[in-house]
Amino acid sequence: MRLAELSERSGVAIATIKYYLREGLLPPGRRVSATTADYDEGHLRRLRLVRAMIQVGQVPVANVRKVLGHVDDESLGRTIRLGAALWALPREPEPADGDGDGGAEDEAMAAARAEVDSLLRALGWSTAREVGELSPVHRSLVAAVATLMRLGYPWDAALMAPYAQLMHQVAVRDLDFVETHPSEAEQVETAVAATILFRPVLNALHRLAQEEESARRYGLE
Amino acid sequence: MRLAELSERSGVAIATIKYYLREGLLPPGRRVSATTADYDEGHLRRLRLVRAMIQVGQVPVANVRKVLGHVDDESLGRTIRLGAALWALPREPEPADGDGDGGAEDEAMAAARAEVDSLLRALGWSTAREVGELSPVHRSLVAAVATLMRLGYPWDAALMAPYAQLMHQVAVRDLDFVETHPSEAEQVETAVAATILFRPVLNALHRLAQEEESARRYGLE
DNA sequence: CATGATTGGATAGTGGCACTCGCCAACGGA
DNA sequence: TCCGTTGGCGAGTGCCACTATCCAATCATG
Repeated sequence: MRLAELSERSGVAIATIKYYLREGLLPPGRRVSATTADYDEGHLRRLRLVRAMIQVGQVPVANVRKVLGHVDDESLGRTIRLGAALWALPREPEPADGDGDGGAEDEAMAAARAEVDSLLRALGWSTAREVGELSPVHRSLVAAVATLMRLGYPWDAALMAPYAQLMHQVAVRDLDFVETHPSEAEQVETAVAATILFRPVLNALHRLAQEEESARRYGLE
Repeated sequence: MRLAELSERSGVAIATIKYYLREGLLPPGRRVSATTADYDEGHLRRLRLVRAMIQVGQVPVANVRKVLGHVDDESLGRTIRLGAALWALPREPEPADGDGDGGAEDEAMAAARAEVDSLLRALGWSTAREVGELSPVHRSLVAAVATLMRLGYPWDAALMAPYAQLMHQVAVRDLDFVETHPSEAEQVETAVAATILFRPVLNALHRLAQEEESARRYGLE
């Protein structure tokens, strides 16, 4: 398959594919001659994954490169490899607020950290801490809770726990789905794709459920 | 409170506040003189809401303006007002893919629409259809499912239903939380803030739960 | 063999958008 | 009185995914 066909079948413009090749998001094709390279189904799959991350997941190009690096690293165990790949996903917005409340920043962060720790302890979840407590997911959770607190919403471990348990049920289903794929490489790729692609579905379902429940409670007054 | 103080207490740069005033995201202060205006706690709350939408929710400025228009529209019933506000939130990425698969685009969309309809019927949810089937949430759900299908993931109503039910449980808790606020205006504002701000928390909990479950199943091999 | 189209590669430019800078005339407190 | 500050406004900045253009080498065809 040549570049033009890859572009057609993926629906991605040639110039964009060239850009991805340059940025290392797509491995170069097998060189047939000085001016021709050959691409296969693997390239197509990879290209779709990249598009999913960038378009749907809004993952910055630099992070996509990191994620793919982990996906392709066969020297790692499944959990680690999967964790490493997802590790690199977040497009963290920005930690510091600058000239704002000054010390209040650290205050909210500290309180949030305490609540999150308390939550994890209550649930018996260990992951984040054992891996070094610096998991991006863990940190983004703390940051999100801190934001809530700064805006004056009381959001403690007791309130979070039921949400966490519900999300755990969701996670169980996620992994069940991933396990339907045979090879480990495919599982890792599926996990990344699913993490990216399920989120809009979940979010939409969430909002739809809110609308439904709101209509149930208040009608359409 | 003058501009400088509003800036200090909110942590938002003066130039940015001026920008929000210009864009109509923040109502003008009470004019004290030709060169001085007075801002109150309401401005501070509104400013925080705007920041939450833009920074955390990544809602484009134009949509923020629309949302606030609905939040401030006291002529609407609660459900409608809330729905209208949330209605304007999404930062829809882009519907069409352009030169891609051509007709396959509509094919995936049609299949996705069918699955979503089937799901809603199975659950007995009515909201989206009664309001006119054009709810942005409904459409974004269809779009998200279509994307999954295009990438080759089998994602039908049967698979979605349990997720939807879990998200409904989440929604019940959300509304319980919103109801702890007394006034309707505050409820609407809280609902918007919650919709924006809870998402990162939920997402982080989801990912954390995935890590936890993954570690439980596969250890740290 | 001639010749026009296509390829991979490289460089510079585009567009959108949330800000941010700099300037202005009009205050307002010491 | 007078200098620092205010609100307002137009133009500029930075970021970043993408795209337009050009180029020489090569392939496909008559």
